[in-house]
Amino acid sequence: MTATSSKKPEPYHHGDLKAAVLKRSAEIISEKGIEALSLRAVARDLGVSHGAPNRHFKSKSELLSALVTDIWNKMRDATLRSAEATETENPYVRLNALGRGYLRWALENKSEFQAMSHPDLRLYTDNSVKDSQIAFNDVIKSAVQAAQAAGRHADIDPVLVTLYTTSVPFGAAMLVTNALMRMDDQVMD
Amino acid sequence: MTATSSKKPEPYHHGDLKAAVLKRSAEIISEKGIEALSLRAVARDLGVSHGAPNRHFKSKSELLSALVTDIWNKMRDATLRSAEATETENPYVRLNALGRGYLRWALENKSEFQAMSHPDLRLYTDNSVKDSQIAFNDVIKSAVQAAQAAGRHADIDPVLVTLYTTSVPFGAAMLVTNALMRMDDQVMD
DNA sequence: CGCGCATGTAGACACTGTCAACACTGATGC
DNA sequence: GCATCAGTGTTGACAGTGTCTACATGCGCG
Repeated sequence: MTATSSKKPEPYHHGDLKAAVLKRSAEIISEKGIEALSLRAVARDLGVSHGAPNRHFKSKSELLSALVTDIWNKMRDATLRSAEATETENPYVRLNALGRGYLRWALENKSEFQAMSHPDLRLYTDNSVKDSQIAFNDVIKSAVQAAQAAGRHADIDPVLVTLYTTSVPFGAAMLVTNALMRMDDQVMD
Repeated sequence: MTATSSKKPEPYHHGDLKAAVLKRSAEIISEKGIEALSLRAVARDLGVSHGAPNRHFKSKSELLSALVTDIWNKMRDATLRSAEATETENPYVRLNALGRGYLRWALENKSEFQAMSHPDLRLYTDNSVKDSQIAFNDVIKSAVQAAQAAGRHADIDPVLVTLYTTSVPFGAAMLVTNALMRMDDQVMD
């Protein structure tokens, strides 16, 4: 494992640096928060030169984009799973489970959840983040429409109902993770 | 006004640099977003040396803190004003107006709204941000409690109802400003 | 086998936040 | 009136960052 091993003379090519960068970056976000992520630090951690990650990510924003896309997808999966776990077709129950699953995931992955709204994401215009966001939204939307078909707010624009429905757990998650992370910081003092 | 004027030989002391830094920073956030804010750029804009702002703000996070505190206060004022504008004591109407005022302010001040959740805020632990956040929350809470006294969700924990009530406009504002700012970026291309 | 291209390295650049040493200024106390 | 001194602004330095370019390496395809 160590760099001093004679059997492993630190091969010139890493093998799968792109995946390694993504993995280490995700760890850093999870452990120290998005504000502690730096390309050079990741390179150091991986025992690779500071320029190496640039071969795989043209800019830091592109790396951020990839990470956040992945986070959206994970969140979608977790949310969907909690709907499946109800083992019912009842749209009200499923919709409720979606919201609870969403909120639970956010609370269990505070740093990742906060990373999703990092300002630097606006510096890199790529559709991957938007697409994963849309894919997530589609999950909510179809659950909302199922509930509408069963009579809930049946006469209101589905887009509006979806926005409203998403806002509740999203806003709650934002407010609560913010408060919790501030508390954690104070405990550190 | 210009530096070449013979009457104003660029006085050594600025006069009220602290206020000027806050003002210019707020402008930058509003115009280019929080991600474009840098201490040195602000100093340049004000025609002052790069170290000068440090006399008034020990760190960038402290400046950020001051700015965000101000934003929370402005948002509280705007929210309160829209409740007053209803000119009624009906708690339901007032609560509804609060939510609408909140959302409207966020949509009219997208950059400021987004700045409130900047990750670097966690690097500087000061109570000013938290206090202004609590002051804001108190406005919502008292409106919620008035509505509870009138019968709405009377039997539920006020803290929970307040959280839920705040989450709706907050989440909607987050989701919508995010989407709108992404669209704006694309228009720029 | 040899070549080309993807990948990694090394150095440079401009920029950032932060700090310490110095300069200027206005107010205070004598 | 004058020295002092704290407050404010300047200058230069430092470490750290993202990004670019020129160069090194080695894998895979012809």
